[in-house]
Amino acid sequence: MSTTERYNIKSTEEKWQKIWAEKKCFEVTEDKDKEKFYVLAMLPYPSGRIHVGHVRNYSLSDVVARYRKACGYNVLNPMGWDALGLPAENAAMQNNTLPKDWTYENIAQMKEQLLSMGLAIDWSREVATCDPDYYKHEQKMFIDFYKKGLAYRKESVVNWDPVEDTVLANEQVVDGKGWRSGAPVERRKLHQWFFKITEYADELLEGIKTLDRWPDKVRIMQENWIGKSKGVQLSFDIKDTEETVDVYTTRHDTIFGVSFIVLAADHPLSEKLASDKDGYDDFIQSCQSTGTSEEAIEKAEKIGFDTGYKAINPLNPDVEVPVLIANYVLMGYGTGAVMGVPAHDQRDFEFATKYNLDIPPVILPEGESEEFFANQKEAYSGDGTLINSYFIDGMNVEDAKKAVEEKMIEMNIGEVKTIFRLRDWGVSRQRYWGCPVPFVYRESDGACIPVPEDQLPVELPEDIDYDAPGNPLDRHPTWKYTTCPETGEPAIRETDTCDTFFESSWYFLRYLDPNNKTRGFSDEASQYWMAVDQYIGGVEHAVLHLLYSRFFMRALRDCGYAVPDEPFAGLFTQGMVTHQTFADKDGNWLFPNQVMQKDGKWQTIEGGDDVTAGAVTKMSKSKKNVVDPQDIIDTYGADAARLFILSDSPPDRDLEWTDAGIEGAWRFANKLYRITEEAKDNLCAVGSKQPIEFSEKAKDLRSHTHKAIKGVAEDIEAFHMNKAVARIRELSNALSSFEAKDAGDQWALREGYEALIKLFNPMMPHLAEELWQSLGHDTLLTDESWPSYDEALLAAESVTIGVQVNGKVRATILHAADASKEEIETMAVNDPAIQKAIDGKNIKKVIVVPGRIVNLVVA
RNA sequence: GGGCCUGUGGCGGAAUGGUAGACGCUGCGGACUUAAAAUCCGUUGUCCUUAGGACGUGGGGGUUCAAGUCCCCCCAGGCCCACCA
Repeated sequence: MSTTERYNIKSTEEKWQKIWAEKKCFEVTEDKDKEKFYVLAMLPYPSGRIHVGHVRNYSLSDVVARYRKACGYNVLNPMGWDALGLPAENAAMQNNTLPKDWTYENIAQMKEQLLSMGLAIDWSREVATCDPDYYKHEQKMFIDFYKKGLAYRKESVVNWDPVEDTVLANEQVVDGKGWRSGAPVERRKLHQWFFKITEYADELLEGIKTLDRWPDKVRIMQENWIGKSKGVQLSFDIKDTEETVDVYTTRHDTIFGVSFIVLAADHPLSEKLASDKDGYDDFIQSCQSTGTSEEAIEKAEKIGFDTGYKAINPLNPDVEVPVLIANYVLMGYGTGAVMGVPAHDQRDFEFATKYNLDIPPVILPEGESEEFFANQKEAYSGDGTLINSYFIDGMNVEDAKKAVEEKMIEMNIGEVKTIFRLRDWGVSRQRYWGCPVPFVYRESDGACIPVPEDQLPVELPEDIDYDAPGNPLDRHPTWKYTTCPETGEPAIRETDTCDTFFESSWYFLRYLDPNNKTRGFSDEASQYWMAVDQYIGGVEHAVLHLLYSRFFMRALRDCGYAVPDEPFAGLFTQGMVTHQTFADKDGNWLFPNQVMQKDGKWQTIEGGDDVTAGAVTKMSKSKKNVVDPQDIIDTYGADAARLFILSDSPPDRDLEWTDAGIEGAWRFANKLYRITEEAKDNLCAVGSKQPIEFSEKAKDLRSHTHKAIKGVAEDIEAFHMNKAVARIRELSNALSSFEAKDAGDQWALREGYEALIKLFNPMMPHLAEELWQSLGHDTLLTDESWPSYDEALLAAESVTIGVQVNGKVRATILHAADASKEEIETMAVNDPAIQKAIDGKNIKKVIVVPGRIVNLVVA
């Protein structure tokens, strides 16, 4: 084929993008007569260039958007920019620019790239979170939360990232290191703003049950993160003092197995009881120095320090047990003190063994005698019968718990308590490029006063310098000096900015009403569009972003906003995009476009040096195993890039990017163009009226077509895009090998091609639009509806099934679709191959499932 | 340590309990071409010399006329959480 006949990607894709934009094809308004469908892709951070992960994400959301639009929904598919955050500041420091300028330049670049993908996005609703008109509204929400008691300020020990000079949320500390910088986190005491997410712990947990269109793994991760546990809190008196210590346990059945009490190193009582003891300071220091790296946690030796005091078992005052301080008890969970039951808790067991503490058993596993504990090597944490436990002897674990609870309440020494692992969300960040926390502190009395609504937004100053470490807002010469809105006295602005998860917790609401100057969104828009019907993004946000957003809806609701409890009715988490890694002989990473394969061996393109092809891993800049989607789009076109990324792997699994894969997709795009052009004489000869008679093969083709229509829709709805693509390929194979002989054939062929084009439109919209036009239509395919299928045409007139003898397939037979069981059985038994397989033996049983299988049981 | 997920050809992956390997990539053979590219046709799970068989979905048991699919026990890999009392 000459090049002039080949599908011209670039001009065609640009042409249709322009037409879609001019005709505002994807701009939507609240249309009460139409059912809405809100498709949302996680908004990108404007790093400067899109990466393949973005392409995957937005290809998926685009398929959903275009499919739902074709199905008649009023589809909202917006896009915006998660534009606040640290990288802009780092870039500003390095390049001596302003974070704002850097960010907006990146947005412009990335928008151009996204436009070249041909996405069905309503760009009129574009939002950038760094726009004061955006963060103005969240400052209002912050104040609403404050007035409702959902935002508060307290001095607390924080996770301090020494590299980024900022506070990190617990969720942002991974293995004791900052999630982004990787630096070991330090502990500092600061005044911090918090959101009371714990207020909603139970509701957030319960809400998970309603999220039936979320992946199970995300729901489980959220459940674990919230970490509800039921237990009791009870008090131990400390002998010879006025002090008592509260412990929390879920195993109160083992109360008579307590042989010591352990306090966290930073428990207030630890200092009170032991600070005057020799070695205390050293001990505390060694507690704080361990437990940062992953390895340290793995191997962390349990270390303890004896306070010398004794605690009295509240249910058995005759028993006194030592009170120790140990590094394995966490101040942040429960009460920061635990009762040591070494016989039945592995951590306590290790600790007791090391420090020679008693290990009294109180639960006997079923079928064992007390001999079981004679040479105990590890704690027994299973069920069994209570022993050595006074009034609960002989009970099982569950009954014993109940009995202890009752007794405890009766004696007024404890209470049944449910606790959560979840902590309040610390939102303060000591950074410049974030949403300013809208409060001032009056100098005269330090009163914390919200900035009045008519003075919002509190805007970031633009004349900042990065010459010193720390927060540029804090050392700005004028910005923070203001007056108290109530008294007019001198006041200091809060110089903390918000965690950037704040912006992403509600951006999907801003899309609904982006031009609303007075509120972040109107109740009417929210009531029409919310909740998001299909949210799509990476699984790395399974806990943080998704949990914060869920919290936000409830907090907003309680502040009088009209929002649903659950923001995202449907969630899909896509897999990562991976690529093979390459390294030269010195172990330096090489980009894929620096290497080539020759005679089965990898070598550098320049120089032909040996290259080691390594593992296939997530694309990352540090390993250089990245491809630039823009190069791909420029070379092969957006349609081919989109098709490849949708076709090779199930979307929830990892996808390996390969050159062969993208070339295959590109070939298929060209093939679709070519076969349509080649069939055009037949396609354009068709009249508007459906012929009465069809040849057998035309009927067969129509069956193919209608099956494909049904199947592709089902696959798209189930996010099986790879299967949808396979069906489209099958249909195209059937069409391209079809020879039209009469008018009926031509009609069936045209029906097939039109369906084909509509079916691949969600994946390859430019090509689809081009071919639609080339078939003589003067409408936009984008405005066309999804083809419908005829149930009667789905079933072929005859069907080939396997015939088994004793479960092994020995032959296949072709039977009419409406054949009776008896007819099928006769056919099967009389088949020569079956006769041979039966070999004269008796047929004991015959199973006939028409359209499926025949199985003859012989002996 | 806990939780979740995944194991199917050379590769990515298909299979409401019913002909395992759809669809594609790669490879091989052929057509077209002076040649190449592109394209098209055929072929491609393994083994047995073929007709035709045997084997085959990580391993071992079980249920069933029939198991990749359901049940039990192992093994391997991945992800998440993790001294959470």
